[in-house]
Amino acid sequence: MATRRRDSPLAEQILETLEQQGYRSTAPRRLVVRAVAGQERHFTAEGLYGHLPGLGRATIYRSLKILVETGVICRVLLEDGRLHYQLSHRGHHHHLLCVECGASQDLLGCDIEDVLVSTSARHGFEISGHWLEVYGKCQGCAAKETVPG
Amino acid sequence: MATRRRDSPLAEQILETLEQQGYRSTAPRRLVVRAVAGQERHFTAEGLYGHLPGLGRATIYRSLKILVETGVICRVLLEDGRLHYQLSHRGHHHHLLCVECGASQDLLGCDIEDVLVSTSARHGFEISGHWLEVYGKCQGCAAKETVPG
DNA sequence: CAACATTTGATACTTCATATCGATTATTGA
DNA sequence: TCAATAATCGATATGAAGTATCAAATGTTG
Repeated sequence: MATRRRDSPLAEQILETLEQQGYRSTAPRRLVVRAVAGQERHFTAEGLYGHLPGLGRATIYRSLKILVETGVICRVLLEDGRLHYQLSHRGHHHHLLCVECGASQDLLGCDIEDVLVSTSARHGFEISGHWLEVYGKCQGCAAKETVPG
Repeated sequence: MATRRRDSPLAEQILETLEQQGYRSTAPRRLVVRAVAGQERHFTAEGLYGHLPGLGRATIYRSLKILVETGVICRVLLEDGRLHYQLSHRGHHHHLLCVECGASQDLLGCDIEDVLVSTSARHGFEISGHWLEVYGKCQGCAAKETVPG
């Protein structure tokens, strides 16, 4: 079979990661990975389920759980409290979520951690983790609002 | 009925707030408010439901929704993704959540907002809101870990 | 106290997610 | 190549969390 070229480089890379972690490369799993690798914004398990007929609901959820554990995707909290998923890029980072189009960027060059650690220390608090989501409008959507019609 | 003194000062204050907002003071609502006012840490709707026999599930959820809308309580995101409620203190603030005992403090003297706004502006992003939770150990629990037995 | 709008709660339903378990599939070694 | 075996799948049942419905009960007002 040599180097199969049906998957995107990203999908290939994810599948390799899974195999390295001891997960078998099964047909359903490849379908999920392919679908996930093609997601440009955040998505839901149910959404994937709807777009992958033939796959069982449990399989979708199990695959997503594996992908979260291996760090391939991460959960994002929407402003209304719902949890979605999205591809994760770097290790620990935060998201700028556009409430208009659902696009998300990583928040870079942000030394939140330092601020948190020092401030919390003053409260006698020993930080082990944190969760930060930022909501607003991306450049494109903000422009659309300013120049309507 | 003059000044009834069965409720805690906090409960009284919350009930007044609700009345000012045009909500009727009903027996079920008073029960919920009393229970909420007595919560020292974060809690769930289902938990309240279990502790308030005689009240319908819908009533609990409706009351909590009202309390969130009026700013009496706020939602907190736990590390595992579950949403709980807790009494809110100041206006907008963030929580230091102890993962051991569930206690929470407000994160004060923290100028996260400024950092976020300026960093996001560099991404061409227009912030409208954010959500930050910080997890770790409070002073008490950290001490217990250090000096076991 | 009568009229009326709000509120309640039993119930059904929705959504999201997990548990069960026999059938299927990938992998391994002979 | 093929059987053994362990992982995985998926139909289904179940569970958790929250909402919708609507007749009955309750509070408020004049």
